[in-house]
Amino acid sequence: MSGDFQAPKGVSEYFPPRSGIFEKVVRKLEHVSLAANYHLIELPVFEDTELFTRGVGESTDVVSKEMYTFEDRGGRSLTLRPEGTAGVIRSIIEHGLDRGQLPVKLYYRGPFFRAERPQAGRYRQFYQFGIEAVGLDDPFLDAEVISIAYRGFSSLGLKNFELQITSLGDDESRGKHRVEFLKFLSNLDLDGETLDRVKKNPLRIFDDKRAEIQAKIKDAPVLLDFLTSDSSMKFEAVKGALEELEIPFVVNSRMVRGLDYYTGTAFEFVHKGLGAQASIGGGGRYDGLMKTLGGQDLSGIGFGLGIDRIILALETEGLVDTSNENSKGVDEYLDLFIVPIGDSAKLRAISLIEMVRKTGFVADMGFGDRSLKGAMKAADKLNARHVLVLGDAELQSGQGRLKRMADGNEVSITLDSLAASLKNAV
RNA sequence: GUGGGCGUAGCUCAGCUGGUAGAGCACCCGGUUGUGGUCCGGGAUGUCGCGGGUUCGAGCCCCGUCGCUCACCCCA
Repeated sequence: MSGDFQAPKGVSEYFPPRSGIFEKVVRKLEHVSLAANYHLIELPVFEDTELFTRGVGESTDVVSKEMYTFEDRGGRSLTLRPEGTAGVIRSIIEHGLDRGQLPVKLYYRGPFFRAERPQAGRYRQFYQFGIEAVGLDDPFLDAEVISIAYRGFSSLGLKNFELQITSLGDDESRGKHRVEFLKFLSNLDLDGETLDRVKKNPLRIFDDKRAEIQAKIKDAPVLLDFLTSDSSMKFEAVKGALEELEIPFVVNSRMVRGLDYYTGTAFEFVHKGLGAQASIGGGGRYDGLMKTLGGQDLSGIGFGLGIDRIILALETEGLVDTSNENSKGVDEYLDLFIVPIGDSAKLRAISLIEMVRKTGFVADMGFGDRSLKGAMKAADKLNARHVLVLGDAELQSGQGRLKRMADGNEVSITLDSLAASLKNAV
């Protein structure tokens, strides 16, 4: 480590060549979303604090202890967004996006913030890609949302993951279950900390990683068994649609979601190659959120995918070339690299380069005062497909030789028609 | 907030039971006049995280501190 400064604790940074993977992941996810008619919504990274306390739920860990909250100069309490859905819903309400055709289909991506203790795959600033379909309560829309995430993962080449789904039911389903569940828990001998958690959200106990706790709740009543017929039918419809789409899934009746607004369908994509933070994406339906935030009483469904974790997953599956730091071997390349000899050559080179770039080629040139050999080496490292050496002879004659790096062949070209020659060569 | 591991060149790391630092990769130059990938030769690079202590002497021991990392909690 060197220099006087270090990045703040727990943030991830992406620089070349790894940043290329980041771009690729985002592009693929955008592609599958656009293909399903979801469009970009770009939102602020900070919002009124109350948007999250009210929307996400004060009892959640996210809100109660993981928010980056600060006061602006006007004394307003603002918070760096810890998740994406609340902001999307806020914007929909604020701008009346829900007054036209429903559902409103949107996707977003960008940084999110949670003040947690960092860990493998868990960062204080992390990146998410998410979509929301708002305004209709249709189980087939649930299936569509899930399928988009699934297609996204598949198109990236991921294999070692599992889709888990469940239904959290409606208020009535949950009320009935809660009574039985609390009755069951009251017969258990639990420590204080665990009791606290149970008080906030009884279901959370399913997520406890301690074996002795898991043993105690082995026979606990499960929410799925308490679904009302309406909730149950919707859940069956979602499963049926997933089967129709040939998307494999497992029902996990003990799945727990960290945000309070979820109702009905809930799902999570779990990768098997990651550490303790195995979830690469998750989401679900939220019935009451929009109304809670002051909008119409409309239901919505969406997901959030962790880009950082997807990248980790890709790497553990060997889908990313991390063999060395230089850019050779990855799909980055230059169409042309010009090696100028002397300042007058540089002057000509810089305009030639620009001309070539305008026609859509990727081009670079040797800067500084490197030896010819050094510049050629640089061209090779940068994975240049063609190289043009530009010296006094070329400047005077207006002719040059375009070298194809793959086999060393050279063709004569005139400098003025460099772009055209390159087009022929490629 | 709690616990474990680790902090040595840009990167990955070595450094034996304490004697004032090394390797590989990367980087730069060169191997006869203007042409890369292999090979060969040469070169630069570190307040050994920071502060204190023990010692004739510490990268190696002790204390503190900061940071990183993994795990718990929780989540993407």
